[in-house]
Order: sequence, then structure tokens, then C-alpha cells
Amino acid sequence: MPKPFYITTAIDYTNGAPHIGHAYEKVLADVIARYHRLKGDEVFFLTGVDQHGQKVQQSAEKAGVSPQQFVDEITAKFIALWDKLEVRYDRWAATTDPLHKKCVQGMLQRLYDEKQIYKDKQEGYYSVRQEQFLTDKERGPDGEFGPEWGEVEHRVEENYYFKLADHKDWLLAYLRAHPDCVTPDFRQTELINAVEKLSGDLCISRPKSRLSWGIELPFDRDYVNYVWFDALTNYISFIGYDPGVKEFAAQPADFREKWPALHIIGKDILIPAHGIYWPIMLHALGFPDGSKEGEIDQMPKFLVHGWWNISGAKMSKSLGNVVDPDTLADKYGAEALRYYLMSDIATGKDADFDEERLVGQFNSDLANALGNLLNRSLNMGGRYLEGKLLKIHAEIPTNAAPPLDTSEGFEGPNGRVNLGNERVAKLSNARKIFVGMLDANLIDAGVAACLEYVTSCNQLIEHSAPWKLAKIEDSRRGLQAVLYHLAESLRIIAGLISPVIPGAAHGIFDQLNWKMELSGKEERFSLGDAEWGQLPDGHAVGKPTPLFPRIEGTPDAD
RNA sequence: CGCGGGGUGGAGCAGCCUGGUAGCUCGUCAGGCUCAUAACCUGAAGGCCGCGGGUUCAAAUCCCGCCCCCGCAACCA
Repeated sequence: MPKPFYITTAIDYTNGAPHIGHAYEKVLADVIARYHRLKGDEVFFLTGVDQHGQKVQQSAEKAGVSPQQFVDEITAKFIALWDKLEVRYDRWAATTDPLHKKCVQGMLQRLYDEKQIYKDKQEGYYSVRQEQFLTDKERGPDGEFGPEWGEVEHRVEENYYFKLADHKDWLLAYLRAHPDCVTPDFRQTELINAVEKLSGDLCISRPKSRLSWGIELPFDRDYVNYVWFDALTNYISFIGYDPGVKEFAAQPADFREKWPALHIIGKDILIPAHGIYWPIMLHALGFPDGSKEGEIDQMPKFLVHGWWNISGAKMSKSLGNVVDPDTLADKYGAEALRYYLMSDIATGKDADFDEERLVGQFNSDLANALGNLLNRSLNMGGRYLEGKLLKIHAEIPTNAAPPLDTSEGFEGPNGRVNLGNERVAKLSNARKIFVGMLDANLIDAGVAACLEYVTSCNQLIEHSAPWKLAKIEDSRRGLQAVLYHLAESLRIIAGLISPVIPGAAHGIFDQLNWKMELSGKEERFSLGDAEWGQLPDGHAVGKPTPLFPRIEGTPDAD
């Protein structure tokens, strides 16, 4: 049985409402997951929320509620948004889940038993207000700590540390031997540079007096875990990792069949968390790296995406330029937002978020090009052929009655029209490019390939002029061939683009009357169906209804 | 200081790794069509691909130098 495709996103911190960056990452992962389902792969898509930590504890106190209640309210917003944006995941990872806590504690206990975790004393200047130790970086130009830190005192604190530095050489060697670990490649370069400079171990605890909203250390009840062993662990805890078992081969079958993952993360959390801490944690836990005879590499891969900037500036809460995806989805629809987020950014790079471009792209690509193609095609099918399509395509006999002259096309009123093998080749080429791009996670380029084919369909209509063919008795077969080609093209394009705009793809299928019995189900989409000639001879298409009504008015108008 | 990204017709971008007529979307101008969501199709204008050197028969693409912009504390994808 083939391995399922296991994909995860970063889990979002539940200290505030989701913004456009959160939405982008989840939609990106969802599109990749849907694409794999389209290919027929079994997919396991994990996403969720990071609920522990100091900020949550503070915010909850300020709001006068318990941390759990605070976190539950924010979590509900994330879940509701993913629901609205059609992000379809298989498992929800919330770090306050007892199953997760148990796994984290088990891991910590084992690493402690194996002397990978030790206790040490930290001594230095401590800001009471900010509740953190200060380093020389925090000193002002005058060498003093500024007033923003409030009262600063000298303090000695004991904490637990994970022996990160012990694994530095291993990680460096691993990354050098696996240049495809991180995509895009310049991120891998950046990571290797950072690993080379790595020094020191990782502090993994906070005394409960400072932070109580976390997972208690199993070997010292006066401490809770600090961040990474909690947050990163979600990628394995929620798919059944057994922390008590060191031997990877002895892990539960459920876990082994899914792992390793493709992690979709933002560029800010590659270094050091995902690129350094996480692989080292896994290595320390005994995950094979494929270097030993008979072992399979069990290290995860990373797809690192860029950021949506706002008018060239970084989006930040402090700048107050945060874009709310919930509002946008209500205003323009989830499909419009998904389409924009996937088509107007090159995977891995940054882009500028612009509401006017969202509207512009929706109107030109979806309303004018694709939506209108569907509308005019179905309208002509109904008007000229009473909705009944005849399967006439590349196998048109070369001796067909005029004006059909060869298998390569026929003479339309506006000149020669390519409508046989060439046209089918064009479509299969579009499909090929799409698959190639999506396999490389280049969603924008895949979408562009679909749109290019849509344009060629609109060209076909102009060149063959079905409204003229309809008036010529001898052109009956030409007319039927054109309309069948259009319906087939739309059916295939809908399937290809379904990972990006699943709702619209269903809409196209519905209007084409294609596979009505599976209406609304994702199983309706399959790359295998994206082959020429599956609409049966005599197929009756439905009535056209505008699928993407144009968005009128400027974004600022309301 | 260092690390990384970027500088391509009016706007936003792709191409650069694997040199070989400079491409896409939007916008502008002109024409065509009427099946269609005032949509569609055709054509045109508009670029010394940041600057200077080098390699090469050939450089947006490779090499060297320089200039400018962005990110690398926190919130945070």
C-alpha cells in the first residue's frame, strides 16, 4: 500500500485573531493537499493551534478569564475561518489536548533519562515587567537598559537545557547531503549558514512562578516546558507517535505509515525553530536519517513560503495594517480570496497584498475568462444543439463532409480552425504543465497554465464562430465538434483547478451535468478524469448560470 | 559588520540554477465580433532587463566591482 502524503502547517498562536498570513499558509497547504487527492494519493493534512505560553497567560489575565477559556475563544475563530475558506484538514492539533501533553511529557522524560536534558543555572539581568532575561543586545547606546524594561534586577534562575550543540555536526552534514530538504533552495542556504554559527544549548523550561500555562516537566513539577518541545511536537503527537519507544521501526504502524511530513511554514520560523531545533529533536529521539544500512531517511521536508506585505511594508500588529481574511471572505467570497492568494504570489517569495488586485484578478481571470467561457459555451449548446453534445473530436474522418476537410481541422467562416489532434494536444499540454508546476508546488504557474488554455478556448470560439456555423446546414458537424470541445475543455479545466477553487469547480461540473451523483464531494475530482473524450456521445449539458458574477465598484466604495 | 532577498516597458510580476529572437497579467490606443457575465478576439505603442567591467561567437541569464531598496528584537505566516 502506498504511503499517504502527510502535510502539516505551522500551528498558529492563539493570542489574537487570524490574519491574511495565517490564511495564506492554510490555503496553500490545503491546495497542495487537494492536488494530491486529485492525483489519487491518500492524504493526511494536519493543522491546528499553539495554545500555551506566556502571552496567552497574560492576555487571559488582562481579559479576566482563564487561559483555557481565552484560548478556546480564539481557537474557535481559527476553526470558523478555515471552515469558511474551505480548508479541509484531517486532524486538528490543539496543544492543550491531553493526548499531545502526554506525548510531550513522554519525550521529555525519555530525553532526560538519556541525559539529553540537564539542569543548569542562569544568571543575569532580568526585567520584571517583561518577565525575561536581558542580554547585551537589549542595552541602549549608553550601555544601560532602557525604561521600556521597567525594573531590572540581577537574578539567578535554574532551568533545564536540551543538548542542542551535541547534534550540530550531524545536522550540518545532513543538510549538506540533502539539498532538497528545504524549498526554495536559497532558504536551505540560509539555514546551513545559520547552523554553522550555532552555539550553545536550548533552554526548554520556565519555573512555574514565572509561567504556569504550559506543559509540566514530568521530572520536575516546579517547571513547565517552554515552547519548542510543546509546539513542534504536534507534528508527531497527533499522528500517534509513542515517545516511550526509541526504536523507530517499533513505533505504532499508524504513525509510521504517515511520517515523514512535508511542513508548510513561513520564512520567519525556519531559523532556528523548524530548521534547527526540530530536526535535532527528532535525531535525538532516534529518528533515522537514512545514513545507516537498511534505514530509510525519516527527516521531514520544508516548504517555506514568503509573506504578504502591505504596500511594501511588513504587516504587523504594531503598525496596525493587519488584513483580516474573515472580512475579505465575507466581502468577496472564499473562492475569490483563495484564487487571489494562490495566483498573485510566487510560492516562496513575498508579494504585496492589494485588495484592488484581488478584485481585478477575479474579474479578469474568473469572471471574464473562465466564467464567461462557461456561460457562452453552454448557452450556445442549448441554443444551437438543444443541449445535446455529440462526441466529435480528433477522430473525425478525413473524408467528412465539407466544411470538415481533415482530421486537423475544418474551414470555419473565419478561416481554417484547428480542432482535431492539435487541439487535444494543446489541452493535454496544458494539463502537463499544470501537473509539473503543482508537483513543484508552484501554484501560481499551474493556475496560469489553466488560464492560458481558457484563453485558447475563447480564441477557438472567435475563429470558428459557432453562431455562423449554426446558420449553415453543411457546418452541422463543425458546430457539434466545437461545442463538444468546449464542454470537454471546461470539464478538464474545472478538474485541474479544483484544488484552488473547489466550489467553482463543482459549479462547472454541475452546469455541465457531469457526474451529478457525486455532487459536492471531493471524490468528484480526479486527475484520471482529466483526459479527453469522457463526456459521452449525446451528453446533455445544463443551463448556464453566471458562476463568477463580476465584482463591481472599487474596494473603497463600501 | 555579517547572512539572505530584490532592482525587468505606466503598475504588479515571471524568466536567471541548465547563456541563444525579452514574456505574463493589468492599464493605454486602434480595429473586429455579437454566442456570452458591457464579457470575447486581433493588432499597436511602450524596455540600453539598477550601474560599470569581464568571460563567450552570443549575457536579463555566468564571473568581479559598485549603487539603491527590503528582511534578520518583539507581535508575527
